[in-house]
Amino acid sequence: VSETASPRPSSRRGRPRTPGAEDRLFQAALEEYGERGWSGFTMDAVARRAGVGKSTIYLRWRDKDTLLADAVEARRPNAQPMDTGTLRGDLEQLTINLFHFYLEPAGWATLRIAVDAASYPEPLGRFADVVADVHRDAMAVVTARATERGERAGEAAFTQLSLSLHGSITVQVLNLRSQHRPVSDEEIADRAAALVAFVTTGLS
Amino acid sequence: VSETASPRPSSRRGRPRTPGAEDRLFQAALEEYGERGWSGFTMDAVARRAGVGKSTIYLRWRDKDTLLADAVEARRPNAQPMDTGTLRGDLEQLTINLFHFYLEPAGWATLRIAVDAASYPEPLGRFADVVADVHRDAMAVVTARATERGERAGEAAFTQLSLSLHGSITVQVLNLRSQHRPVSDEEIADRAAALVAFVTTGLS
Amino acid sequence: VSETASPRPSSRRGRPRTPGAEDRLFQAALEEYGERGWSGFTMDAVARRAGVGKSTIYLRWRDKDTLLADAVEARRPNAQPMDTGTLRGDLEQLTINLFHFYLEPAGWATLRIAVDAASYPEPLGRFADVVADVHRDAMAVVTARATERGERAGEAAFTQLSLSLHGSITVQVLNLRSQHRPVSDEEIADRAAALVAFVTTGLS
Amino acid sequence: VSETASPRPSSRRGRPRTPGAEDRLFQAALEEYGERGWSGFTMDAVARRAGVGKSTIYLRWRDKDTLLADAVEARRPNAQPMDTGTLRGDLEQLTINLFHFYLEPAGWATLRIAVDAASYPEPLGRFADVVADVHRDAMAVVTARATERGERAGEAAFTQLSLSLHGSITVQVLNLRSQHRPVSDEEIADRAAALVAFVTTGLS
DNA sequence: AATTAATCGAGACGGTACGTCGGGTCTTATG
DNA sequence: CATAAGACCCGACGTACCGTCTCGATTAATT
Repeated sequence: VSETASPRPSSRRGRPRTPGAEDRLFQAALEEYGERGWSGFTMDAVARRAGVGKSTIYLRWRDKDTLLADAVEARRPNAQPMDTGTLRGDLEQLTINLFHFYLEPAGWATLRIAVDAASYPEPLGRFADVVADVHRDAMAVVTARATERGERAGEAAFTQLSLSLHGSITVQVLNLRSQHRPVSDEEIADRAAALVAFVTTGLS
Repeated sequence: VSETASPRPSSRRGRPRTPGAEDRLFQAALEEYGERGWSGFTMDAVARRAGVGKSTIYLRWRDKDTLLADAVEARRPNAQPMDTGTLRGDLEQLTINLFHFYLEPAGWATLRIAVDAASYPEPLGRFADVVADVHRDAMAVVTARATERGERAGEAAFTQLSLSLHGSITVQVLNLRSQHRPVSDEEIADRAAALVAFVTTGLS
Repeated sequence: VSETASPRPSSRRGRPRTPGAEDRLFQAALEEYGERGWSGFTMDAVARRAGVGKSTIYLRWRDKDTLLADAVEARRPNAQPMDTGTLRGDLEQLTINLFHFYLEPAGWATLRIAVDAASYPEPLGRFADVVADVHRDAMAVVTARATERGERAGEAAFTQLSLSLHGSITVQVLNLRSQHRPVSDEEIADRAAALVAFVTTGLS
Repeated sequence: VSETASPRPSSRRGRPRTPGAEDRLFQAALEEYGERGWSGFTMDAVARRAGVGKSTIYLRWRDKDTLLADAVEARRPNAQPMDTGTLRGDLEQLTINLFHFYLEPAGWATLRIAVDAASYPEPLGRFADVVADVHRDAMAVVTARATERGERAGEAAFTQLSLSLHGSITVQVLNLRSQHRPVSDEEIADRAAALVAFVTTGLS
């Protein structure tokens, strides 16, 4: 997953690779995946949409899965939530970011691929972790800030917090997706607030 | 999703459908899916494994996805957790049940299909809800028991509890799956205990 | 070919066969064959067109070929040409009859089937002879009349006459068919006259 | 019918079609047809025998019939009969050629396809004329030679001659085919002699 | 009148081939 | 060299038909 598309070492001879191609292909791949789903996701369509020959794709990626994996990886947000001054504020911000990410094509594709990939053997299978990584990275920042401020909690608690937060968002996105209706920013903010309120206080 | 394979309402004419066929096909479909994954899941193989002609399958299901969806639906557990006497005990039981379900082939297939299906239009898309329904049904029972006992909490809180519980399990299963290692009953019990402890108390 | 549809010996118990069915099936078979050709000729279509269940067909005929063979055999004309008083007149009459037969659906189907059947092994293959038999029978009558009148010719000559007459008609029908245009009675009469004139005088 | 398999006009980009493929496919098609007959003639078998993917066939031909039609067309003989010095000799030669052609797989297939094609709409239907064309071309040469030599006859007479010759051969081949027995060169020569003797002299 | 035996319609069944489509490879002509 | 174009082999797709089978519903001839 951490592979880049161009492991070619250094040779400088011949026609250089078309600069924009990789980006256009990532974009095309994610759009196709988002619109048609896995079973409707074809290399021919990606090539056509990106205005590129099929062989160009196969010069850079081994196969369909690898292209899709890298496309998702490239769009992975390094979603550092703004420092709002409080743990709760940071968590809400992080939750909103994650909601937005998963509701966009690239983020949604990430989720689907992660689920698919989990059935495959190494090394493709490790791709499932991307989804976790995206979240873990953001959480790490938030947790560090909280610790600095003295808003302390056990490490185990933070792990559970992370899982519940991420999981609840995932499940909610799944529900929203299946309803095929647009979701407003307000609704997202409301859901984020309710979720963070719950995970910070528990059932009490 | 709640469709059965045979929407033909009343007509009694003609040779009746072979009784065992549907079950054998569900079994074969889930086995194939579990062993070979989505990309290795072929109708010919399912037909062969079930000892059935391909046309028999297509007389009952529109296409591959629909067969798979119904196969999963048919294996959907009505996981009523035992009454342990306390809300916390019931939740742990429910969590353990859900962990087991998702880690088995049929449950795992359910999850994958739900995610896939969320990208498709109605009515197939509604299949994503099966996953939610399985959980909701179980939660309803637990919630009712708690209310009877007087262990009260707001409805909104129960909703959040349900989402976090379900979500956290989902995310953990995803992680476990991607590690391709066997998971012991003890580990599941531990994870369930930690999870329930967290969602009932929050960060505090 | 000389088989009838019902080789069932004598038993008289049970529901008797629906009387009209056989005729309707012959009709339907020839119409289907004429319209769609061999590759488009299906038992389901024949059954539907005749308003009959498929099993009814298979109770009477072993398979598709046998049904078709019997259908053609049943429609075989016993085209005794009228006695016109002269050999030439009789031949023209016979030629006109044959033209009409081959240009109608049943006759055209006969021709097509004869050609198809010639590729198959015994006993179906013998069906190709039906086409020859139809002609031979008619010729026998005409020849006998001519001999009575004293219009004599060698037997070999009559054989050649028969072949050329029948062959020329066949080829002409093939040409006419491929032009997909209606053919008037006058045109048929003209063609018959020219043909008989030629075969009776030769190039001379 | 005069269509080649590759109506693609000019573009030179992309991998060129494998050169030998068309020939190998024609060969394979005719062999399969000859050995198994129409009902045993399958595209998969043709592809396998030609060492070619099925899609390669469908890139070049619309369907089974079209492939077979072109295969036959490609093997169509331009049977110019030798100049024997006399009209009668030329006609005998032509008749022998035609007998041989129709008794071989390719020629026999031509006949069958022509009959089938006559039921189809344009342009496939025009294929019925191939059979006529093969004959017409040869006849034209013979007729021209005869005219040069002064062996004159009216044009109408030549038309009738052509039809009778061709027709009689067709009918005889049909009979021979249905008997499934080998035919010696002597028998063909005898039949040709008798036929030509008849059509040149008539009943007299 | 009850029983028996066959036919009828409908349509599901196990197969096999169809013609289509997509994956990943290969081969050309053009940058 | 990389590229676009696109043909190639393979194998699964979903459809159509064959000839078989199993129903419930007739329809006589035989008890």
